[in-house]
Amino acid sequence: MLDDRKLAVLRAIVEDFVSTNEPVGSRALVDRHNLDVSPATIRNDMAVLEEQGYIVQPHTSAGRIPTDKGYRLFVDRLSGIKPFSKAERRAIETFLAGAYDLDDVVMRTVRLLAQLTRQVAVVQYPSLSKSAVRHVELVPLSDSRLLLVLITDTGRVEQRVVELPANFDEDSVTQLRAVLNACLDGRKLTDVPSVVAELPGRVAPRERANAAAVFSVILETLVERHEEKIVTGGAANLTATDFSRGLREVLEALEEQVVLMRLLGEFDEQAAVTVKIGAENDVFGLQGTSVIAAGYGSADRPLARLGIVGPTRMDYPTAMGAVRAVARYTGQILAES
Amino acid sequence: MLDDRKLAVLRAIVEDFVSTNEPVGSRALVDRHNLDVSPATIRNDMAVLEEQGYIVQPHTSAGRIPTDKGYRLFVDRLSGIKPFSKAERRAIETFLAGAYDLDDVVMRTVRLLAQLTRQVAVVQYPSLSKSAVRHVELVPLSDSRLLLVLITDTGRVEQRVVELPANFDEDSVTQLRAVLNACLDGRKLTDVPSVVAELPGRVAPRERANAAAVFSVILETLVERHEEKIVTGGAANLTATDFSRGLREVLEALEEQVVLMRLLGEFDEQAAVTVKIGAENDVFGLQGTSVIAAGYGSADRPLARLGIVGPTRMDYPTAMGAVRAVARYTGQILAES
DNA sequence: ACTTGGCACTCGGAAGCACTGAGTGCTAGA
DNA sequence: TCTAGCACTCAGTGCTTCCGAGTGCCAAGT
Repeated sequence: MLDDRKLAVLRAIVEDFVSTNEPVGSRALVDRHNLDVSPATIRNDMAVLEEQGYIVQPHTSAGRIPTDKGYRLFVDRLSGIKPFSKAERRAIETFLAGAYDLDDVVMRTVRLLAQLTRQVAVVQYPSLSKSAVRHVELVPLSDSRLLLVLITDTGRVEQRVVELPANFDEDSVTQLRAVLNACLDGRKLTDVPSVVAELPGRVAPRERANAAAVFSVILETLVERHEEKIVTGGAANLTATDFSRGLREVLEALEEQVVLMRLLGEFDEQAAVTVKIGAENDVFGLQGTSVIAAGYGSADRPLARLGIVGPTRMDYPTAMGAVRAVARYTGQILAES
Repeated sequence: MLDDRKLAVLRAIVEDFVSTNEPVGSRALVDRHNLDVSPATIRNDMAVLEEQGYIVQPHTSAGRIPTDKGYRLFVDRLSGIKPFSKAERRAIETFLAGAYDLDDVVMRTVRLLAQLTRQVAVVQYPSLSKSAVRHVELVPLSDSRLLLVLITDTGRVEQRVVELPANFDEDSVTQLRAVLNACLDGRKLTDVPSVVAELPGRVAPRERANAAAVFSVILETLVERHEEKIVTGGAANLTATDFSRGLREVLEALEEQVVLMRLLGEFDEQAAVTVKIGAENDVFGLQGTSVIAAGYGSADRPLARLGIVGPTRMDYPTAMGAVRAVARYTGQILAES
């Protein structure tokens, strides 16, 4: 259907348009790339490409620009992922290695990704459900209130206040803490609900009411409030592009955790770097953007996803390289701790 | 210098310009507000106001718009703070009351403020230095690493990994934990450094090396890493206005914690709602914006600041009302917990 | 001493118009 | 199947014209 030259033409159009942001015509094409045919020939090829929906012309007397479908073909068959140089990778590594806790790792990752790609970066915290309990702590706040702190092996800390139905004494808290840690330490968070279900039996009857309150808060923390935290950065980069449907819509979408969840949720956590182009993104407000995402974490233990959001007119090979590199090193850093 | 009518004219100009975003001329002015004088008279007044620097005309044949100085006079002498209705305050209160932990309170506050004012909201976390220690927890991570968790009475949780110079055993951790809690619980964070300085004497000699590592991390957490966290929201609202020096610059400034710190740092933590207009803000990138901020927390215990960032062309009375109301209720909610 | 009506003046923005040039589609020939 | 040539389209530019909102100023009125 599409011979080699037509593919080369498409590739050239994408590359030129990405770098100049102007519709590219047949003459400019033969000039800049050394296709040794005449503009007229290119025009014929272009006509075919347009008919098949890979390119369009914004108005009659203008050059062509790629469609979503055109970018898709480009990404799938015409370009690879541009690898990072050794020096660049070193820089990434040392920048991330300077972090001192999970929050800091995530923050640095976001900044780095935004800076490398000059797009909006989106990083999901290591998901709760993939982690295991490292420690549970109960801290008395007042006569009838406890602070429950749940620490996971990815370094994430969840805290909740527990309102107890009855007053408690120091001993019962110590006891409960011991029971919790004995039973929960090292357990996958996904296993916790079933473990907790069996706990009431291991508590003295008169403490059951209070213990039940604590248990239910634990379950809430894990299940009901299952929202995973997502951090964004580099929103200022959006101003470089003009979005068809308005910058506002995009900014609004990026501020909604729920939207971002939906967005990243559509990417496989295991998969390497994946691209969604324009309308392929059915998340409201971001249909005009492209998203490049990848899972991070070690192969046997995927943690979460990260990626970038930008205009469809994007330097895909480089951006994909950046996402892949950052995902690798972030995963690596987190595996070490 | 400026008689009553001239002030009335300035007020009218500000109000009209804020609502229409178009330079306001003498005729429109007499029409809309019932100043019972002729346009010519208004023109004379305007000439004086312009000479004094309260208003300017963008080009010769256009109406006038307020200058920073004009807005300043307006805020100081010509308008009050618009109070919120009972219903509105109720809505604020219930919205904030639904929060279940500190992070959630802050997040809700940001969202609320952004929504009420249709501007960018900026909220500073209750500052570490104003809080007291509620609990210190040490969690073993590996043979030579501990997780230090520091919980304050404002509900803030700080965590840091401590690399120990030597391996430790379970007992020594328990002991150290006990010492820490005995000495630090309830102490103001500002007092902690002096308390910690005396701690080494209370630790068994063979544990001193490890203990010292823990102590130094505590000090770092409080002093070196003294950065206070600031959260923003509602960036999408910026798209409604066009900034002279570019949206990008503003967005970039808002992403920099350091810049935001400087920004809020210029507002008195005790003071009620305060306004900085345009160039009065000397923080880079935000000279073209106005900032309205207020401290929150109870009178005897100020916690931190919150506010909004927007164009100089802003409905000051309403925005000030919103900031004041939100500051009050947020302070109230936090005082309760 | 202020206010007002009148009047000439300014200037941004819209509208109309011609021109240019990049780019196209088509057709006929190599 | 490619190429050369040609007529056509149309966005963008630059020019002019016109309109009207708005001003500043002056002389007369209160």
